Amino acid sequence: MARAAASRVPSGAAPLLGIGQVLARLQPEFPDLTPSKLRFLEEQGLVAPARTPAGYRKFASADVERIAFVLSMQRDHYLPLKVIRAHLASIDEGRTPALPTATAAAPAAPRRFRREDLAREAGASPTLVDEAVSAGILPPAELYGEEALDVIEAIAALRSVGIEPRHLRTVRVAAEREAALVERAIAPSRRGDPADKARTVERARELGRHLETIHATVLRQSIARLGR
Amino acid sequence: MARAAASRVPSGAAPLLGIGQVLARLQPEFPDLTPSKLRFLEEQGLVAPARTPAGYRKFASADVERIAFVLSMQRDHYLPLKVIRAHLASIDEGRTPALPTATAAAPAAPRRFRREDLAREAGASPTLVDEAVSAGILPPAELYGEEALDVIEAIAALRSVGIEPRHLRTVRVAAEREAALVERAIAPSRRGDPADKARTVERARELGRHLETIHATVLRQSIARLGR
DNA sequence: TTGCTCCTCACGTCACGTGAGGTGGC
DNA sequence: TTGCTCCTCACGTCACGTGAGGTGGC
Repeated sequence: MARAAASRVPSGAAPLLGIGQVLARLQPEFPDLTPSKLRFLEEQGLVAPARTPAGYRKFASADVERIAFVLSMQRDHYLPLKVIRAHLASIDEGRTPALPTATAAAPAAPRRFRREDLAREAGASPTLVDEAVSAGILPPAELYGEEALDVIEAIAALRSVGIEPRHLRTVRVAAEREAALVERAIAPSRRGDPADKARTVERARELGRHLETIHATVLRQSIARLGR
Repeated sequence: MARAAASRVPSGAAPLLGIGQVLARLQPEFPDLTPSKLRFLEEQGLVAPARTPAGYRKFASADVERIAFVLSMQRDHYLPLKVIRAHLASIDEGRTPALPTATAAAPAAPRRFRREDLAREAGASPTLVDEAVSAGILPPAELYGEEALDVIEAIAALRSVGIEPRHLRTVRVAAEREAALVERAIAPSRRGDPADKARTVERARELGRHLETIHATVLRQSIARLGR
């Protein structure tokens, strides 16, 4: 079967699309796609549409999917075309190139903060960190990461309008309840070898992101209603 | 008083920074800042640092803030330098140029979805939309926006692992409780003219974002603990 | 005097956009 | 025959990066 489909004339007469039709299909998801960009992607070897005898580009649906893949790699992972091309090439050769290692391009050593650093960077007092810890929003720790800095900045901003750390216990409880939902969902697949486990952890994170989406949307809707 | 500080020698001997020191200060927040980029920003008229007699650039803290502003406009709003420069120029002239109209550069007509479109785009059945509505996660409506699509996709993914829409009531309740916190915080400033009101709405959104930050961080921490 | 920081200037690059001048398909 | 779609090719642009060759400050 290998390389059997060398001549790309689909038996079922799948519709080959002109450049304008490809544009129409992809622009809902990628609004700033242009004909210029499509030609550029071909020139750079990222797609190879068929041509009519007169030279008109004809895109098969596999080409369109390939383009969509390239565009989402650019949009979601900021990968340069060179990297995307290499990735596609190794897929074409039948390999499965692990992850395109999202963001792995720029490692950018993570910063670590002690309690006092955290407070200083956030322009807050160290006791605010303590309050965050006793409200269960931050874990007690020697060193914190960047997320903790975001959290302390957020807490400081909220306090300045009268929302105290202790009022935020409810936020913590809600988030932990959501984590419990995730826990129950992944429970059946928790035994198994390390590779299974890694996959389970990744799945748990993904479920968490979905819950964040829902939570954030409801919150925004509720807040929008306040304005009326 | 106008234009009184023409010669920029600060009385308190504020520290003027060399280009390398500016880099060191800003790189934690903007890791891909380079000397090349700082020179470029000057060349384009976005900052105008002082110079030593020998030509070394000397940045005052106001310059550093200005640079940070430019960089965050690029990062957070994808504004081209031309627009940022115009914005800064009008600030310099004493005007307050409304919003820098985040994202206003690319209007990208928002998509609208009916119940069926929403379901189809998310690869789900229309009854899932109904369930989301009766769980209070989406409001009943004729037309939904992109956020609703994200929500339906999230709900569909969660269902596939056994988390049903009705389990998500708790998410909704939590988000509404957070909205109530915001409501109380902004209550004192809710009377007043339309301009006041617009500012209050913007403040409410900002408080909402802080709560989202805290919620999301706690959730991620809790989920990370599941892996151990 | 030795490093190290900083300088300018010319040129390169990445990801396209623009426009001229022309041809193909129903 | 008339539009409309599509083509190539040359050049422009935006936001920088690179490197050569040189000077300043402790």
